Amino acid sequence: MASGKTATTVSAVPPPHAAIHRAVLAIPRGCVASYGEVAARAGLPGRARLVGRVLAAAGEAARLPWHRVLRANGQLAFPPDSAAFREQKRRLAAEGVILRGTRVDLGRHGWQCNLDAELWAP
DNA sequence: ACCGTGACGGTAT
DNA sequence: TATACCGCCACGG
Repeated sequence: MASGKTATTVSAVPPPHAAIHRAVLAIPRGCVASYGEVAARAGLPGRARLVGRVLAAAGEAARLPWHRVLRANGQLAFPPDSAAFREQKRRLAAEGVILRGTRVDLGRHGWQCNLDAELWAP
């Protein structure tokens, strides 16, 4: 580092948001994943909150399947009376993911649910 | 620089 | 199953 710039160690870690985008894109259609799962899969264990921030910052223009990301307990992360909540619920329903009460059945729609469906299918 | 907030999560009660 | 607590950390005031 010739110039007196802040060294920052040459190898710098890959931008967190990039890995997160990749992890979200990897969630199969009709399936869901928790913020924590996405974080872990992005190589950022324990950074669930960051996933939320990144998704919010990404916005619609990013074309990410953000609706497939929910809380670890199966609930949507938005207030039930918010527009965002309704939109997410609508998008999930369009993929066959329905809310059982206030939450999604993770056992049925969890990560890689398509594989499970294949095992159970006739 | 301190502090509250939040698209969260794991554990204990 | 539901609450309570605490850890986490980027941001904004």
